[in-house]
Amino acid sequence: MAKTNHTNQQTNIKTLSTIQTEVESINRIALSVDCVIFGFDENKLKVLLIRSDLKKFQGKWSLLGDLVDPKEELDSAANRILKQRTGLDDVYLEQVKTFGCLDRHPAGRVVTVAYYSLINIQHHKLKILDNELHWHDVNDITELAFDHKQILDCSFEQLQRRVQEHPLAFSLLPKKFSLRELQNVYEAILDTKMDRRNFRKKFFAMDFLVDIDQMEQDVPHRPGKLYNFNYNKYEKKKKKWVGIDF
Amino acid sequence: MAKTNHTNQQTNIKTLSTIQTEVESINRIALSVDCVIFGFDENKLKVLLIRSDLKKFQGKWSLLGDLVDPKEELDSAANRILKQRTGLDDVYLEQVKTFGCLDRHPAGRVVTVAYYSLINIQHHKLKILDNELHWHDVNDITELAFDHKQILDCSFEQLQRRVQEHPLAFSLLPKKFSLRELQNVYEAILDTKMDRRNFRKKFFAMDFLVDIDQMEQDVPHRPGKLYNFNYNKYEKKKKKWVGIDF
DNA sequence: AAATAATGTGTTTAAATTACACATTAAATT
DNA sequence: AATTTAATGTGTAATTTAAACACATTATTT
Repeated sequence: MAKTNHTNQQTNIKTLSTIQTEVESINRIALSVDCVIFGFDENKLKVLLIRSDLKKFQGKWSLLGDLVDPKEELDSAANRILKQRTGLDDVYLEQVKTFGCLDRHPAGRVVTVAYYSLINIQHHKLKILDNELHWHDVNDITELAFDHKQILDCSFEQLQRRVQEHPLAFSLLPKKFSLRELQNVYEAILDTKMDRRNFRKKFFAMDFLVDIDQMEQDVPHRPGKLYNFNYNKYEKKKKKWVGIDF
Repeated sequence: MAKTNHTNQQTNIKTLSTIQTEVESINRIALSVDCVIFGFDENKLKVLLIRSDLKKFQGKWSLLGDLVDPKEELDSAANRILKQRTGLDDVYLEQVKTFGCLDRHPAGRVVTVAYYSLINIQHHKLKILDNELHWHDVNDITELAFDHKQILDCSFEQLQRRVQEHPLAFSLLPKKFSLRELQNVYEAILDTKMDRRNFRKKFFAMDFLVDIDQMEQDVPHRPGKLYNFNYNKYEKKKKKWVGIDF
């Protein structure tokens, strides 16, 4: 049974049969966690999906999830899933909502707590552990297994709201990024075009980007300056912006 | 065991011993729902609490909650609790977050889905079913049983965010209300003072308040006009305001 | 009849957001 | 090496939105 053991990446991934054992034909509720793992690549917002192992949903894609162990915190379960599937620790994670429809899982009553997470695909690229995993354009997804389309929609909407009030975009980018890349993240998430001058003005005014005195490499045009996000500077200043910008 | 039977208001309220039966000494997770029931009275935001029946929390107040039946939807469980405790149907309800700390319940692993609801205390006043229930000023609460203070804080913060983007305030008021009462609701929830002229200008511009051509009664001063909230007018116009006002 | 305590109403000022154009740079092409 | 290309980098004016502000009116109370 899965504990909060994050050291072994491939063990402890539950299968359908495990779930059926936990909930089969009984007056009981099983609890799971599902992770909506967002990434950013090719100027598109992506989500990491796996092929469903249920015959009912054969060929369909689904979110990454697992049952919660009775001795495991909810956040720990979400972190465990991320570690198992992407190899990444210290990922931005946020609980979205709990989904509990009676018929949402064919194996019985499984209530699931949805999380979304933001990861840097470049950082993750070399660590794909499972070739049934693939990144999909969020906007291209029309159908998923279980109620996972509903969970994805809800998570995406929450991301769209939150990204306008919290510095989440940086979690989708490498540590060093150009202002153009940053703007691309916002444009992809919010599905808008922004004015470059106003965008730069706004972020420089917030004063938590630090110019690291390096330029982009290997771009087929004039390279832009690279910046870091300074979380400490953000923390010190954010009170002023509550309800305003960030 | 409690079903989604809303007809009998006083039956089916689970006790600690029931909870212990469901989770005792076993490798299992129990699921509950806790309701943060907000009301508005004497120009203060209130929350409905009950005295805890656990000796560990003797004398402490707690939220209204119950275990979720395996055949019951989460929303239905929340509605059932509201019906049982207040006699009210058709109450504004919103899921807040799920709390699952390992040690949050002395009887074992109980994961709880928190909801908040908004009710009109005047409408509810004559229906108090349980004299262990009391309305408390939200701002006066320092400690609650279990992790209920944390749940209350989280729900209150969500209410503060949501009330600025959705027409929730009306759920706390009678069907007929004056603009002063409406402003008082916003001032209580957001803990601010607002300019009366700007407030009125804003709401009239949104054009979903209907003047019902009646005046306040029994007020010790010049009576104000009474209005209804027209949800249909709101629905038709809200697209324009997404990200602006409501 | 006078005093009280609230309602009801527009305009002016400040702040925030939006719109907008051209010189510069490095890479790619000829 | 010179030219073309495709992006970066920068400031100001116009518009929109939010904030500040005062006095006449009405019903109740004294």
